[in-house]
Amino acid sequence: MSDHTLGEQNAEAITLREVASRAGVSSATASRALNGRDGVDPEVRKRVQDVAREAGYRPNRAARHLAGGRASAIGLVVGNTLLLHDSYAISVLGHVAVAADAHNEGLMLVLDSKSPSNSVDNLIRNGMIDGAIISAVAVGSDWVEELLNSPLPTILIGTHPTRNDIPIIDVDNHRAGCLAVLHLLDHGHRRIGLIAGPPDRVDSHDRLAGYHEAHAMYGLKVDPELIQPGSYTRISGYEAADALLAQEPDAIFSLNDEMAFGLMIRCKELSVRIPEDISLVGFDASIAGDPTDIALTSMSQPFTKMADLAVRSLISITEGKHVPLKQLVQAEVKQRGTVLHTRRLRVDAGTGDASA
Amino acid sequence: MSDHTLGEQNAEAITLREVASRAGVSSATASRALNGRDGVDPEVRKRVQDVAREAGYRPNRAARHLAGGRASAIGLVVGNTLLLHDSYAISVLGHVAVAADAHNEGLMLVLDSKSPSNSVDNLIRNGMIDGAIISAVAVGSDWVEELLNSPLPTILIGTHPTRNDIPIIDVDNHRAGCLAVLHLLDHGHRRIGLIAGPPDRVDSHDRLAGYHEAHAMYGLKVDPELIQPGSYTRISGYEAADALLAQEPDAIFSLNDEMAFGLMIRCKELSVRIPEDISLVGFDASIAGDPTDIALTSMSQPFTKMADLAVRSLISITEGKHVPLKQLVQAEVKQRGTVLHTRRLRVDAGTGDASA
DNA sequence: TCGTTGCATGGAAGCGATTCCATTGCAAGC
DNA sequence: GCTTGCAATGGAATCGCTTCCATGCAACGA
Repeated sequence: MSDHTLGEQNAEAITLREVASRAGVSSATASRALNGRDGVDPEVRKRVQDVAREAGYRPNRAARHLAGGRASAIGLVVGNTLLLHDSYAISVLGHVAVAADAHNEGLMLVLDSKSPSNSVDNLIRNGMIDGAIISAVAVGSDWVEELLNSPLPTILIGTHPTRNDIPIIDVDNHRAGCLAVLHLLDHGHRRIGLIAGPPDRVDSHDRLAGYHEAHAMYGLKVDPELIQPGSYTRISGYEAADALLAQEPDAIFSLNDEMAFGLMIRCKELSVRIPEDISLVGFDASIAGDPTDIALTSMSQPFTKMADLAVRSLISITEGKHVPLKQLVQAEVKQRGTVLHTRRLRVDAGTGDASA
Repeated sequence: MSDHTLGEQNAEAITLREVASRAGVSSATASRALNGRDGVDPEVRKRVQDVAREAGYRPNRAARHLAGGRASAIGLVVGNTLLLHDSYAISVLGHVAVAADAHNEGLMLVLDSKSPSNSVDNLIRNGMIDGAIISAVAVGSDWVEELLNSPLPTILIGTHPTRNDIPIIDVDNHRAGCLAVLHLLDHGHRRIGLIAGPPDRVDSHDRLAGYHEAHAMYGLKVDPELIQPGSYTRISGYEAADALLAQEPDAIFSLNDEMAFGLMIRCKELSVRIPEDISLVGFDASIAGDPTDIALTSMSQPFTKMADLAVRSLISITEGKHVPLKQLVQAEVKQRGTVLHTRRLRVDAGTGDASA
């Protein structure tokens, strides 16, 4: 039927043995040649590789695995199904899927339910995966903790609240929080409100620290009244709005997008215009939100980079290589429509305009 | 460390051979005993099973696969990563994950990108999965069509716009649409507006047919003006609102939740109260929406059932069994807060009150 | 020139299951 | 009483790959 330009790949599956014989070598040599093992004559290697490519050879993963190799698949633990409705979790999922694919690794979805058929032990024993990427939204459950204690290689996307002995990939939340606020400061805003996140979460804490640092860089003091609590939910942003607006801020930094959306809803009810009256920066650069609103300026998490790093690092671990315990990637301001230059240049503090 | 009540399962992996020898039989017999093959003395079978259980034996999937068995894993094609932000796609994903787990099948995430490393051919050849469940949101892409034409067993959740030679699992959209409207009719509403879906989608078409049928059951004629086009997006619901409200309906049936949310946003702007002024039924029973609004009454898709059916059916196919080409499951009204009994009993049509 | 070293290579032994085929034992049929 | 047939079982091949080990051969130093 559909014959591509790729040659005879539609024929029956071809084995290594067949490739070897076509190239006039033993299967042992063919294996070495294709897997980059050394001790193979460069010329022979090339010949084998050529034959393999032309024949559309694909190693049989089951056989390879059985012979002591890797399963060539990794697991992704996203936690309980309900978490799937979390936009962050989805982004992680999607990007990890792409990254795994790019590295030619299978991606298995792993639930953290403790159904009997789904014990950690089982997961490890059936050997379907070589290691697991755990999304931070899933940490905390017994199941995940057990997995972290197991011999299966794991890596975390996000930060674990207590353990620091597990390799993590995370966004540099401190720096990101700082950049977000600098973005507002650079636009002339000086009274910058903040909707905080859950106090027990490290990312929330770090973003807040960034908020303070940005102020410090401008030589500004933070008015504590400008900081309102939140819990990363849309409704908490909605609820934080009134208290925050009472402080008459120029701009607001919401520690995540969901709360920013909640805030926008409340602002609309109160006829407070964004960005004309108040600039707003969120965090996550999610694509959700109300389509009738102006798009939210936000800190975009470098998911692509994080996912790629996670997959690469996990593979390294399974190969026995060493990886750093903490790898941070940088977020950046995703300029959309909710930040304007301040109109009323009410520079309360005596600071000049530009700054270092 | 963590020793459970499950015996010595923390020891090194145990092979079939070991189980066999402990039970005093050959590995051939042990294999037959554990896999339910017949021709094994019931007493022997029990003995083997007992030994296996106590030893915490888990068959090595790679070995089993290599020996000609199934890979014990299925793929889930959710389409392009962006589709992951579709609430329907997410629900399918989550529920299929649970169902696969319940059947002790691995679940691999399959992207439909046509990256060279990700050809359909490759997917089939590397043999990681025995078959694939394809979410309807993914159909249409070349990649998926190619997959459907491939020898790999596939099953569709949702309906394919043109092909009917592939086993599908779907919600009975016609009946569901009918039930939704009956729910409104039963509450006394007679002028029921509708926001339609994309005309080229079968589900949309069927739900609309259900709308008509429900009216027919009540002996009512449908006013065509009450049907407004939509495209399943939130913004399209928002945009349909004005034209629809101009028809002064008692109630509105939105062919999906997203459009209902859009409508609610517009209603709020216009100070049209839901459900006091207008009752509203959506479709999908999604958990999204604006948390400050009243929860949307909606048709709940029986995802759990669909996912389970999909997994079971797919396994059957891979085992060579026959499965029906079309399996429908029933949706039901998820009563939440957006439907009230009509106050003003303006029964325009001469029909009585109750009806068959 | 001869023994060593080292590289490239092939033969063969697994990995852990399934399954074909041969074997055994026993009851039924003549 | 002996053949036939069926049920239960074990031996061994097999799936496709990796890798240990032995071998052949060229280059090297003494």
